[in-house]
Order: sequence, then C-alpha cells, then structure tokens
Amino acid sequence: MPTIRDVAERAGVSVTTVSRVLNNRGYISEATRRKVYQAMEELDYQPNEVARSLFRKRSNIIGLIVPTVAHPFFAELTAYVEAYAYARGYKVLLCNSELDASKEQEYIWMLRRNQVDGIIMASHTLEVEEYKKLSLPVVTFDRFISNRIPYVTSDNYQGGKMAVELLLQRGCRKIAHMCGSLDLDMLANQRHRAFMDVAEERQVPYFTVETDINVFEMGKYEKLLEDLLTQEPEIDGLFLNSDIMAIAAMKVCRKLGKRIPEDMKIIGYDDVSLASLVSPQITSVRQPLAEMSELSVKLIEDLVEGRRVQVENCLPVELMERETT
Amino acid sequence: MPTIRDVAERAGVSVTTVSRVLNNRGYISEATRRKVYQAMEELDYQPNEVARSLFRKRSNIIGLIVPTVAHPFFAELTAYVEAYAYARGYKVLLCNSELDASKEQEYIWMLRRNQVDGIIMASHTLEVEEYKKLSLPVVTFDRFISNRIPYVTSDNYQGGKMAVELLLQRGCRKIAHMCGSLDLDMLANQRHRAFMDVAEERQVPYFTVETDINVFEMGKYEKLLEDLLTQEPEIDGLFLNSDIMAIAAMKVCRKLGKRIPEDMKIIGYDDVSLASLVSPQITSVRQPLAEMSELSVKLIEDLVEGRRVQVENCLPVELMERETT
DNA sequence: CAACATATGTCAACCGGTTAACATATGGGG
DNA sequence: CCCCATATGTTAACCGGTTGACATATGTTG
Repeated sequence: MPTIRDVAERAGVSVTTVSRVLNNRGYISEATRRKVYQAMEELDYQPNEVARSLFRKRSNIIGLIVPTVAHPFFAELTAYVEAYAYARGYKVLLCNSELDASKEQEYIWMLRRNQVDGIIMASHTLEVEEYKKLSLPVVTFDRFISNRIPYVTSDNYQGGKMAVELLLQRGCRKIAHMCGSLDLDMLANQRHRAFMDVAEERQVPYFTVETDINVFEMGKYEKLLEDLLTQEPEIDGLFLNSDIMAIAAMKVCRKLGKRIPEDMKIIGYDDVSLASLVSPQITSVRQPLAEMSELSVKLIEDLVEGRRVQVENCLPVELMERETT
Repeated sequence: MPTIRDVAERAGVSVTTVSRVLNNRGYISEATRRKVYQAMEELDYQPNEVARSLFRKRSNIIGLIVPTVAHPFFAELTAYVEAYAYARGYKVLLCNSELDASKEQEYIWMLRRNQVDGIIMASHTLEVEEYKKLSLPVVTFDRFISNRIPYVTSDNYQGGKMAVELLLQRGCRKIAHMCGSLDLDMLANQRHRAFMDVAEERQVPYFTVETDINVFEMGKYEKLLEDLLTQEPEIDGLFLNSDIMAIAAMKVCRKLGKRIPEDMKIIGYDDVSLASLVSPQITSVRQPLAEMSELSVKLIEDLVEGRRVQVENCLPVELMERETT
C-alpha cells in the first residue's frame, strides 16, 4: 500500500503539500493539485482512514445494535440507517445482540474500543443503568433511558388506539393483544396501554398474550395464539405487535378454520414490506421507519458535532388498512 | 478517554509493562498483572483499537457488501455472517450496494481506505475486471471472478434440476422459470441451465421470464408473471429464483383464480424463513446459508493469515417440499 | 517600494498504541 | 559463586496521516 510519502515523492512535492491537497486547506495552485492527483492515480493511492481516525479522534463509523437483522423489521431499519449514514459520510458497524445481554454488552465495549462516533441502540437487553454509563453519543430506538439520551420513537399510544378502534369499528366483540414482555419499560408497551384503555372504555372484553422476554420464534407465537384461541373461541379480533406475529396469527386461524376477516380480524404492526406481500394483505400500523432511521443518524451526527438535540423524537404512525380487517 | 499512559501511571508501572499485560507477552508477575488490571478497571480503560489497527495493519473488520439487507435472503445471510464473524473476533461493516454500480465501487474504495481485512462480496454490479483489480482479500458469494478469488456457492445446477424434476413428477405439463438477468455470468444461472436441460430432455414445453438487471421489486415480478400467465394460461408449474418471487407468483395466481397446488405448482428458491411462514407454505430449494456464511468468514480469515484456500467452495442444496407443489 | 496574498517547503509534535534493544535487579539451581 | 530464568524499566522508532510554526519565494497592488 502506498503512503502519503510515496505520493509526495512521485509528485515531487512535500508531504505537507499532499496533505493540503487531500484536505483542501491552505494555498494550493492548480498545477500542484493536478500533479498530486496524478501521482495518487498512478500509485492507486487511497489515504489510510485508520491513521486519519486516530489523529482526528473521529472514525465516521456508527455502531448499530439490533436484536437480529434477520427479522424483517430490523432488516428494514438497518437498510434505512445504512442509506442515510452513507449519504452523510458515515459507515455502519453492524451488531446483532441476538437478545443476549452479554453479547450486547460486549458489543458496546467493542464499539467503544473501536472509537465509533456513536451508537444507535435498537436492542435493549441491558438494564437502563448500563446505558446511562455510556460515555459516547447514543441514540435509542423506541426506548427511554434518561433525559440525557435522545430517543427516536413513533406514537405507540396512538398506534395502539387506532388498531383497537379499527377492530371495534369492524364489529369485534372480544379481542386480544399479543405483545412482548411488559416488564421492560419499552415504549412499545404504550400500545398495550392504549389497547386496554380503549377496550375498557368501550367495555369490550379483552385478553393479553405476553411473549417471553423478547422472543422472535414463530413456533412460540403460534403455540401461544393457538392456546388462546382454543380457550377463548369467541375472540374475533387480534391486535399483534408485529407483522410477523400477524402472520403467525393467520396461520393459526387457518388451522382452526377461522376465516379472515369474516370470523377473525387481524391487525399487525410495523407495516414491513412483508405485510403487503402475503395474502390476504395484512392491515397494519405503519411506523415511519425511513424518517425514524434518518433522524437517528442525524441525531448521532448532531451529538458528535456537539449540537443541542431534542431528547424525545416521536413521529406519527399511520394505519394501513388492508384485507385482514 | 484514558490512555495506556494513564493506566501505567495509576498502576505505578511503565507503559511497556501495561502493553505486556494487554498483549500477554514477556514476563509479568501475577502481582503486577493485578495492579494493571485494577488500574484499568478504575479508569474504565479500554485500549484504542484504532491505534492498534494502525500499528498491526489489521483492523479485524470484514466488509460485507450485499444488494440490500432489506431483502430476506441477504438479511439472513448478513445475520449469519455477523454471527460467525463475531465468534472469530471480527466486526462487520455493512454495505448495501442497492444494485448501484457506483455505490458499490465507492464502497469498495471506502472499505480499502478503512483497511478492512477482507471483503465478502454478495453484490455483483461491477464488471469482473473491477473485482480482479482488488488487492485485498475478497471472497465472493455465488459468483466466479477468476481463479485467484475464492467463491462460496451452492449447487445451483442440482437445485434447478431438483426443482424442475419435482414439478414434472407432480404432473406439470407446461412450465416456466423466472430468474434474474442471464447476461451476467452469475452462478445462479446454472439453475436455468438445469431447468432447460431437464425440460428439453423430457420434452416439456417451457418458458423463461428474465427480470431486468437484478430488480427486487415486487410489482415488477407480479406484472411479468401476470403477463406470462395470461398469455400462456396452460402453464401449470412455476419455478422461481427466490421465495420472494414465489410469493409474487402466489399472489398472481390468487388474482387469476388459480388454485395452489391444484391448478398451479410453485417452487421457490433459498428457503428463507418466510417460505415456511406464509400459507400455503412454499416448496423451496434450500441453500445452506449458515454453512455458506461460516465458510465465507473462514475463507477471509485464511486469506488474511496467508493460508492456502480452495477457490471453488460449493455446498449441497436440499429440496424442501411443502404445500405449493 | 512596502505590504500582502499566494504557493510551497522544513521540521517537529501528535494521535495511542506496539515492539525491539538493552539495562538492571532478584532469586534459585547447580 | 556463577548462570540463567524471571520481572520490570528506559528509550526510541514505528504505524500513516495531520497540523502548527516558521521560513522562503514570487507576484500583485496601492
């Protein structure tokens, strides 16, 4: 690999001059600039970003921690984050926590050792305290840590509300909500809050199915739902906390001979592309993932630049009614 | 951020000694080791990996270039690559080429500037020549570049053969294959080779639908398939090059009132988790993604370590028969 | 002609580690 | 008592850029 010294020698100028060209600072004549660029070309030179990062104390790398990129929601999130990061000159170091606290912790340490400029946390397996300790810029996704750590979220309460109201409007008399663990104080729990509020207000009997501490296992979802629907065969409306869960629900209904949407209305969450791919297309509450991702990257950048940022960043959701309601 | 000097001072030893502890080299007494570790703990010290990378000329970062991680196949691939990389002490820098040649090229340059140890290329928008020029370790996914660049693939010919044979065995009389552009010399094209070979051998009429240069657009798939099936209503068997395409096919069939599998047999490819999630569950040719990913990481590692590696790494595929055939 | 903008060079320090070379000290084994 | 393994320190160079301080030279302008 050629170094800046090789370039300087080849172009017949000093190292300082090459650095000046590279960084566009100080006075440089067109002629010299051309000579330098030509030398770089000839040597196929590319500046060593590791050396630059060391000096600048800036790596232009963002660490992204997700539970697993194999999950469609996080895959889409990751794709968006990557796109915006790229557009702003950042690179993305991808970390899948696999919902394993120790892996997540190790990843956090690793990211710090590697001097990433900031971390976008979309996996939350650790105690809130652990996140508070972090000394580098962090933006969380859908979780409040402290009012020193900005977070990006969408209007979960409104999303839950719209979902239940749609179910009721479509005539459901007995409904259920399936969600992740409610022990963790995730913002997504507001969906359940809304679900209960509306159900109670309208005096509609309701059930809650809490999955274990964040599992993404299809089999588990199906089992839980099948148990629920056999025990409570009168349930005619399901609100699921993800589209994947909604697909599980559709499968179970098919198995139990319940027609969708005639016998059972189903509404998912996130509106991943999958939701409109399957048949019937899933009614879902859409989170503005693109905007949320863009905002996360922007927040990291603002933090790095030392700009003041808003702690709460809540974007609106949208109900996408399709064929399952 | 504390430095190694701060640690040395606090522990009352020299920088060299701290470095010795950190890297486990030379003689170190237990007492000193403890003192050093304690100082690190107290200072919350973590070695700066950027500085280390600079000196070692090793970043322990692998660049992964995929068309887009939002596509389930690449999302799963990415998840596996990440897991194996993590297990072996590597980090993953994620790059989505979005099938844009210039973005892919820029990413390659970026990865080089950032001194990644190697690149796993699962996106192939550039000319073969461009890849040959790369001076750093590269492993490609499903594409042959030259016999200096190892590649990981699965038995595409066999996969195509099994797919068509299953269709015929299930009684199809007129079949079609939908695939990406056949102009690029992708190894996946062997599936089409096999498709034609078998169809001709058995004298079954067949059709080919080539999508444009690698699009991942659902709408496009549906349009192409709908056109085909309205023009050739007698087609009763479809072999699709991905499970996403298979889902598009199912949608079109539903629209045209063709029952699956009675009126139309469908077989996808990859066996992403989606394939067994939707209803009816998709019959698909399974690529051993986990093994392929593991192998890719291992190959990069071997190349980095200067070990000899095999150029062709072809793993077996498996037919997963489900409900669409 | 003085003053200043433009253009380039030299030199050295710095970013935060790593390492080789060499010095020094201690304690145990033969 | 000598030799050697063990343990630690000192010093300096190095990885590949960046930057500030300062020197120098040329050309332009009022």
